[in-house]
Amino acid sequence: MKTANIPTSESPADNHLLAALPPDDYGRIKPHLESVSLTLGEVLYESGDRMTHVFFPTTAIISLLYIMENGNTAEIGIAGNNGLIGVALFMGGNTTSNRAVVQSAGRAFRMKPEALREEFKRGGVFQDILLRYTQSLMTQISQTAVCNRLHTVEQQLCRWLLINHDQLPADTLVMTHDLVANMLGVRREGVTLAAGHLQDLGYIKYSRGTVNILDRAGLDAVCCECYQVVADEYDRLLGAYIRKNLVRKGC
Amino acid sequence: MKTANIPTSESPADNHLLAALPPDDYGRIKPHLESVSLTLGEVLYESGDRMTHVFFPTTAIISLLYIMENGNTAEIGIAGNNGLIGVALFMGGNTTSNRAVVQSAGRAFRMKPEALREEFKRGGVFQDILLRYTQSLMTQISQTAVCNRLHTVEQQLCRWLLINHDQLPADTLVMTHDLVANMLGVRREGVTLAAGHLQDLGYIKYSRGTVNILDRAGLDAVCCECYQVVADEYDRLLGAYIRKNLVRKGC
DNA sequence: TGGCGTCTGTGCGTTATCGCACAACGGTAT
DNA sequence: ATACCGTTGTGCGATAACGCACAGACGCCA
Repeated sequence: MKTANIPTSESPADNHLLAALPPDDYGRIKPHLESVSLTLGEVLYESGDRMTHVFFPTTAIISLLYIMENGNTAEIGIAGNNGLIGVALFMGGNTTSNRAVVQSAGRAFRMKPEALREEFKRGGVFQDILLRYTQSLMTQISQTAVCNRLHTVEQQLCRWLLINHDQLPADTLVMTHDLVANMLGVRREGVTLAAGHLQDLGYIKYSRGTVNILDRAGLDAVCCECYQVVADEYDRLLGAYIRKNLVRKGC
Repeated sequence: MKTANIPTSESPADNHLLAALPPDDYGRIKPHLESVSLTLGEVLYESGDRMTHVFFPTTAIISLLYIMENGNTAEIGIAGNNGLIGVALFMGGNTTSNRAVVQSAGRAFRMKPEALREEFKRGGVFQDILLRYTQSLMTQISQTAVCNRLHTVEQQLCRWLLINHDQLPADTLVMTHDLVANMLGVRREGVTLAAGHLQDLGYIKYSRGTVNILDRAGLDAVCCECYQVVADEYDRLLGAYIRKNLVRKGC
């Protein structure tokens, strides 16, 4: 079980993508990074907005939400310390059709579009990492599509819990059933039912807006394959970069 | 209503992305393009395969399918003459977790990965177009996720028909209910029911593996917003390129 | 300590889709 | 002409999720 381990000071290297950069690239990029604090529910950008920054989360978790015309919402992707928010800034669109909302409060580093694009155009490791991350995000979105079509609410809840747990230092998630329902695009009651079942099984324990993960293996067993597929693809695309760097730093 | 207008000879410019290239880029790329014929059901690459080419369809339509462990399938994206197949080749992964299967027989131009990457690295218009297309593909996949979650089989069928109709020269689609069911990730009977209803409404007419689109406006009315969102986003990202070029060519 | 607002539990009828089974139809081939 | 096979139509019961309504439980604040 993980234990809370909030660092007193924050480094860009707490974000896995930044940590994977070679010293040269890292040194060039670091001056352009600005540390910011993100609060629960904060909207980083709205559907159609011109983005002002790209964000590299360190302790925060950001959800990409799609909002239907009738107000219904569904999460299509998520990024924590293993990713970034704002791919449209280097992909060319400058805006996306999603809302990016802070799903777990914490910190992130942000970078201006001009600096990002300038570095992207160099065509080196930074570009490669950004593009590979984008591809892994596509896998995540694809898997969300498949999961929505073919799996039960309970399985999807497991997947959601596992993904979030991966990016948090401790075993406690701050979330109400209502919030999760909006993420998964299902009814609040459906989440209550599924969460109640997982609690009966002893895998989680929750109360009024906080959830404790008690048994990850249990959640894994209930969960559909979708969680692992996305995790594996991320590792395939970016694992080499990230591991090489950990070795270099002696971890 | 469209009428069949099969060209006797085929040009790379029949693919909108290639047509959008400036003369210089087009001239450099053209020698690397090889015209190929694709038959219904042909698999361009399998999940996990190392891709051998990128494909720019002209008259063919290609589906990106996800195959579950239990054999269930669901379409997560589609590309015809307005797109390409094989984004992983320039995004960095070289493989994807999808199967690409020919969904409507026709022709395409293919290009070897080395030539593609070399041109991509130049960082000019070609790169920009490929990245913008990739972003529009992400929108398409996102919308599939949302649509799977929130809309009825009938609405999704409409969306599927409209998307395919867009990329065909005539009003006739070759497809059985069973095939569509596999694409949408639903039961064959569900498709029969939905298609029967659309036929009762006079919007389509079908029989034993072919569907005629009789009333596009009708389909549009039944369809969810998802179709238009994706179309608009494609236009926003790539419309300027494509229109500028049409003007230049005097269309 | 009491009150209030938020979060969670639960019940009930409705709807969409599923899984299965089988009948009917229509080309194509022999 | 007939047999066959792929395609489509239809009818079940089962299940998952929906929409709504309201009760209970907890935590915070006055």
